[in-house]
Amino acid sequence: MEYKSEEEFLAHYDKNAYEKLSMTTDIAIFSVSDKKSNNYRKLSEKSFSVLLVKRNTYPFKDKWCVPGGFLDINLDLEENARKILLKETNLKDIYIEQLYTFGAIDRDPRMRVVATSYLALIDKERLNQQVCPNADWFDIEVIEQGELVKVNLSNGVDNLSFTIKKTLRDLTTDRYDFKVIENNCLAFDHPLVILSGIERLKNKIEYTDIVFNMMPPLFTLGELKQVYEVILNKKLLAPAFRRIIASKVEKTNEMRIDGGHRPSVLYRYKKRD
Amino acid sequence: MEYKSEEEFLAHYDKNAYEKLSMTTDIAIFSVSDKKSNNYRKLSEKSFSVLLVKRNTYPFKDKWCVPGGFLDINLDLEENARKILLKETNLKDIYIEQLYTFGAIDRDPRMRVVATSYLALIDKERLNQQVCPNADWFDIEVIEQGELVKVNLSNGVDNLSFTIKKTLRDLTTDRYDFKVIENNCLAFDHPLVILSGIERLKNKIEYTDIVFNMMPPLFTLGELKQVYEVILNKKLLAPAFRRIIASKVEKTNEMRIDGGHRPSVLYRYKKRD
DNA sequence: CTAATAGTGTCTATTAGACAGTATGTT
DNA sequence: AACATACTGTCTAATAGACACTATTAG
Repeated sequence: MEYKSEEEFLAHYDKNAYEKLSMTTDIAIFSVSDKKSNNYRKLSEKSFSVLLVKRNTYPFKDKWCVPGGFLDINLDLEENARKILLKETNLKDIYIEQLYTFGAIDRDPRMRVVATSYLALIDKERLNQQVCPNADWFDIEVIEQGELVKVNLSNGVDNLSFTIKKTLRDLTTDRYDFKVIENNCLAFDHPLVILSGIERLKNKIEYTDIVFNMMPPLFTLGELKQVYEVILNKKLLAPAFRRIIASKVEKTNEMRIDGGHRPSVLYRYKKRD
Repeated sequence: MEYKSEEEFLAHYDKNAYEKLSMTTDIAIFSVSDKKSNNYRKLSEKSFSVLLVKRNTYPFKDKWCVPGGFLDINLDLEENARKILLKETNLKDIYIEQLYTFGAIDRDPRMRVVATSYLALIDKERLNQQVCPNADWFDIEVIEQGELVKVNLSNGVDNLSFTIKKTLRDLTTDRYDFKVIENNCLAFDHPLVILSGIERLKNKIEYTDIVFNMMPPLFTLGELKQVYEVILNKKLLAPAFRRIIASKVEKTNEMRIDGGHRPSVLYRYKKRD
């Protein structure tokens, strides 16, 4: 059939010419927490955590997953992700960026579902309300052994863990294929979403100011260094760290006194020019 | 209704509980071309080009677009992109990476369509067959004027151009919102796909070996420098360039003699250890 | 010889890593 | 005093930018 105009074509278009599918938006939300110290001199250690929700319906009933939900056909992808975030965390206006779209044909046992995942960051201290009752923060521990990456997640009660095999996709770039080798307790392909988020954050912390989305308004350079260390999963040297970070922060007049040692100056994020 | 098991739940699941939608995979394929020189001494200049297809059906009949097509519900996203690429370029086993998923609600006039875009790179000289008759390579010229980016595309006959306004999304990272200000001749939101591809390539050329996916097996350092210059859209200093590239390439015994000047050594890509 | 590109050497300024050393609080 | 963290200074090695200089070819 020949159409004379775009309008005529659209009026006759068969919207079911191709088989349709469902989409979801899933959000890996990260934050940092304090592990209380028992030594009055020692600083509380930082840990890096992800928000998980316990599923109370099939499929994957009683497993944990990152917050997510089906795409409302009248919402933009990111709007949909923000709506879900608001529902799960009572928080809006937080940092969010698109991470990756997962489209393996069997990633959902119900039917074909493509998931666009997002990375979100918050400063947990700014959370005025508690997260939903079926949601909880899990501390993250990443252990790399050659090609295998083991991730342990703990909220103090449940201990989840998964292992992913990373194989180099091509020799010209830094891309990897992820394959879930072992996974207890996490629904869908969410180990992939979480690890992708961790790696994105690890990369971006080196060349952007993304870390300040997880920091409270005032912080010490020691705290900031701890956050870098826990995300990069390695120790940094203090003088080098202070040099590198110097252009991104500015001193305030306030100090933090927190134990048997010299007080530290509180800094705030200095936006770039 | 309460289910006793995952199997029972799945057997009763209503696959149309949420309104479904269509997806496409769209591919921005880049390569480099030679612009023939008329001076026997001068080297041929390189240009950076993108493969476009002229649409012969509604919607956007007679407009150009990047190769793309609806997602086959039985194919993985990337497999679908590769299938389309094979159809449009007769080429397989080329470099491809996921770029971004565009999900604005009105991006397709027919209905709600979410598009996952891919970046692909080829060495045009290795193209054994011609691309499809309704496809053609367009040289890219990018002009940045403050917040505005103007892109001119030319295949020697058609001159397409679009302008995009880039506004910083947040102060902590390097992310921008893209808004199409002016667009003649390009279908859908493909100006966004093309500019996203250009920017991804521009970033990755600096810290990966991605450029070698566009190079022939043997090349001179002058040619390689030209490719960097045309993608980064700025001139580089030869000694610094040679120093930086030295670890990525290795000399061969062959030389290129191409005009009234000293012959140059041919190099090949040296894979990283 | 000339024009054009290929390729090397070197000076300088900046930056990253390592680590020594000083400062200041609580118990 | 002892300890823990805050903060500064400095040496060195590696790197990036700028540019002068030499090499080699066709016409």
